[in-house]
Amino acid sequence: MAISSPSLLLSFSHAETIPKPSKIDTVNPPNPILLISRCTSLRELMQIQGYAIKSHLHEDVSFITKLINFCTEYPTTSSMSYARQLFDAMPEPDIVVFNSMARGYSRSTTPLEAFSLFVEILEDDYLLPDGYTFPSLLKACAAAKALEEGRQLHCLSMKLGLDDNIYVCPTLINMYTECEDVDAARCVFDGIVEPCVVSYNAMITGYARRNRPNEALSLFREMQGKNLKPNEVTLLSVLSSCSLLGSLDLGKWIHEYAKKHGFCKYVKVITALIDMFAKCGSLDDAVSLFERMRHKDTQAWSAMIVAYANHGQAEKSMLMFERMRSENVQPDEITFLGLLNACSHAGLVEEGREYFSRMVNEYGIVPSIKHYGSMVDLLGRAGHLDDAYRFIDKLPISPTPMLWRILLSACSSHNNLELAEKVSERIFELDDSHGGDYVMLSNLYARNKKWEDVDSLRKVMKDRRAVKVPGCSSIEVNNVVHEFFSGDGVKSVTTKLHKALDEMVKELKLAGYVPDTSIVVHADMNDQEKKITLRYHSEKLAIAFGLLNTPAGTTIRVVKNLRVCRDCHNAAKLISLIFGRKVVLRDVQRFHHFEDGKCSCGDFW
DNA sequence: TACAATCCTC
Repeated sequence: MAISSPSLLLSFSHAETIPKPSKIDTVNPPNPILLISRCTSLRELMQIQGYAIKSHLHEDVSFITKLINFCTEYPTTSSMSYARQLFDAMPEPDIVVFNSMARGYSRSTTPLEAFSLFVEILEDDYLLPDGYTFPSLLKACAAAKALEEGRQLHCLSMKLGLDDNIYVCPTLINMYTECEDVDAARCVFDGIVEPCVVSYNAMITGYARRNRPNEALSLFREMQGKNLKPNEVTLLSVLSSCSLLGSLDLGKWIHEYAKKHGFCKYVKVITALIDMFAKCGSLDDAVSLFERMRHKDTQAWSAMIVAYANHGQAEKSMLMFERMRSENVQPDEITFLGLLNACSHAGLVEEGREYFSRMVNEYGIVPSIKHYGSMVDLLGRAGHLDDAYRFIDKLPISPTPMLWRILLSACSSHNNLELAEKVSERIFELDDSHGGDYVMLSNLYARNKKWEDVDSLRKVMKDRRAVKVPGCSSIEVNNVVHEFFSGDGVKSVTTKLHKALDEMVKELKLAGYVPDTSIVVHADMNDQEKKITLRYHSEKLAIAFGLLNTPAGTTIRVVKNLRVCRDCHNAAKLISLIFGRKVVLRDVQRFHHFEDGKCSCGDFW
């Protein structure tokens, strides 16, 4: 268990301020309440409790409350279990001390203990929850993603007339969005007569965290219409929405807004701006902001390491890490996630393994499922498929569908049908509703000309009602984000765009482009139909739209929700050459910079 | 004693 309390880490420097039990002046014993304020570790706190017995304070409610507060401020497993002992020993704990316990649990690794303890005290029927009780308990539910418990608290807060408390409202919204019930959150928000900035922030953040950036931005506009002043928290969520959308124009506007209203003094805002610029494809802007930062914290360094990783510049990610270390900034789990991603995007298997082991052994960071995901990607993408399979099998935690999915995608890159079938089985045992898995496997069957398997898999997919997420690419032109869905070109695309698309494909063919129909799986389509399907891939629609609607020579920035397809990747390389345009394409896992007929990924993806 | 909080496996 990692020590999360800075005060606990300082325990040596102030240790003399708490007298050793043998040195206690029994005539004039030290005042234990004063000692708590000087206390720097749990061990010292326990000593103080020992003196208290001598001065008959050990049953004093305000004294015990102070002890408990100390433990719950930076909760660890041991401090919480000590606090619980103290709490259970109190003959009549009041709601204030319960609130302190709840606050501690909500920030600990066992948040739902707060709820269980709450149910106990309700059954005893002697404590009445107040406006301080609900925020802690709701936060605990949010941390544990416990929707049912959260709903019960919501009902109770209504019964007690506390649901419109200015502190309870935002936490209710946050609890619902963290438990993935965004509509319920919106209901709470809509019920507020005059929402304050914090409630707006809670709702905007909720939308951003649940991947609904358009709704987040529309609330942000609504808020400005009402003349409510955004604060730095608002900007963080709005910037994260820009990042999700790849909306560089809006992001730049927020940057100007931040400069004008003095928000650039917040390290978090600058970090969010760095992330936004990087995710919107403008790595140069991210770098220049970063280099101008006076105080760079762990998060800022990590954001930059992640940025370089996503843009395929592994060397720079690693260099950032060295600089970070030389400036004595401690890396955290996100830093290592960035480094692992950098290595996996560049095929640096040994370096990646090395970082993983340093993270665990040198920095004592417990790997999370995301680190494991990165490792599987690192091994799999580089073609060490069996290693990756064994890696998953040997994990100390049970693998998630996502973990197998990453391996499946590596099997597909390396055309290993045998392992892909085995991996698919493992996925379907856990989750058979994800259409992308069937598509990937059936693509592999198609590449190996196993048409019967393609057909039967399609049937299985249909029977299980698995839905495929449609490919969607977007491009921002003059502050408006335009979305294109694969295949819907025939219906919804304007005549003008059709012409531009025709023109683009014609030029491509002159330059030697041959549509790669092998990646279209439908066995019942003829070659011509396959070519038409390829032509209406969302990436091509968005790029054609960009060619049509942006000035010659400017960079075309496209964001795609899935991985870029091989045929579109080939086409984009040629487009950058023929039309003299840089194309920056962000797909679900990384950036591709196309220039002069080449891609920054070096075709390794 | 309290509310919202950037960077995070595809």
